[in-house]
Amino acid sequence: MLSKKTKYGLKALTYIARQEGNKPVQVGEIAKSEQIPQKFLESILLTLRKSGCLGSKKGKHGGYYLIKRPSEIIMADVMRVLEGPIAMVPCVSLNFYEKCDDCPDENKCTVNKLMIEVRDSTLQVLRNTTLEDLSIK
Amino acid sequence: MLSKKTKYGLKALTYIARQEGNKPVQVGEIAKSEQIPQKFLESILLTLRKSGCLGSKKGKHGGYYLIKRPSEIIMADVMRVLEGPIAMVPCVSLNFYEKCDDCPDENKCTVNKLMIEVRDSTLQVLRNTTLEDLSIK
DNA sequence: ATTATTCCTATCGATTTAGTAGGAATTACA
DNA sequence: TGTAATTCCTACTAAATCGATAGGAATAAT
Repeated sequence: MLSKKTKYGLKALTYIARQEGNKPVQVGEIAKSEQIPQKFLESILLTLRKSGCLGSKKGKHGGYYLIKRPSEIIMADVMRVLEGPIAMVPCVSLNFYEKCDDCPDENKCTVNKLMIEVRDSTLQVLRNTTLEDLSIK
Repeated sequence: MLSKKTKYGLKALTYIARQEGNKPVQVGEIAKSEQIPQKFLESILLTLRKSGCLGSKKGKHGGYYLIKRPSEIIMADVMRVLEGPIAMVPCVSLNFYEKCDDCPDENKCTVNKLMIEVRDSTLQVLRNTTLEDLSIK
C-alpha cells in the first residue's frame, strides 16, 4: 500500500512543478488546493527538501521550489525518499539490501526470485517516469 | 513491504508443490523445514484452503495438498489472497477498487496515472508466473 | 480409547501510520 | 525596529496492522 505520505508528496511535487516561473510555493497554498493536512504536508516537504528534491526559502514569502528541472526528477528516486525501498523484500533491494534471517540460501529462495522480477518490472516504470510526465496536464 | 504471511505462504506452497505424489503434507513438517512458526503457518494455510488454493485432510495423517496443478496456480491470485490488493492504491485496484475521498477527479490525478502503470507492470509478472515456475528447482 | 492432526476464536505486544501541538528560527516589509 | 508570515524542529498520540501465541474443539486413523 502506498502511504498517504507518498501520495501527498507526489501531489505536492506535481503542484509545484505546474507553477509558472520558479517562485517559492507555500505549504498552505498546496495544502488547501490538494486537500492535504497542512502540518502533515510541512513534514513531507521538509523530507523532500532534505533529500535534495526541493529547495526552500524561509520566512515571509517563503516556500518550496524545484531545484532541478521536472524532467530530471526521477520517480524511482522520489519514491525511495517518500516510501522507502521499492523492492517488496529487503533481500532483493538494490538500495536497502538486508539478508533474511530465516533464509539459508538466497539463491535457492523462490520468494527471492519472484520478488526480483517484480522489483525489476516496477523499476522499469519508475525509472522511466519523471515529474515532467506527471505534471503535463 | 511483503508481509511475513505472504512470504511464509509462498514458501509453504512451494514446499507442497515439490512433494512426490499428492499426499497431504503436514503443517509441522513444513514449519520445521522452512523455519516458520507453526501456529502462524496453520492460520496461513487455512486461509489458502478457504480461498481455494489448497485442499486439506483432517485428523491423523491429515495435511494440506494442492487441488490444482502447479502450472494452474497463478501468482497474482495467490498474492491477492495472502497480501491483498496488488495495486498500491485502492483507486487503481482491479479487484478491490475504492474511490479516494480526497480526489475530486480520478482521471486528472497524477498519482492515479502513475500507479496504474506500476500495477500493470507488476501484474504482467504475477500473471505469468505460476507455482510451477517457483517450484522448479 | 488414544493420538495426531486440522480448525477456530481470542488475545497480545510491537511497530507503523497519519497525523497534531507547540513553538523556535528566519525573513519581508511597514 | 517591530510585526506578521513562513519554514523548521521536536515531541506526542490515537488507531490500525503485523506477527505472532494460547487454548481448545472437531475430526480422523489406528
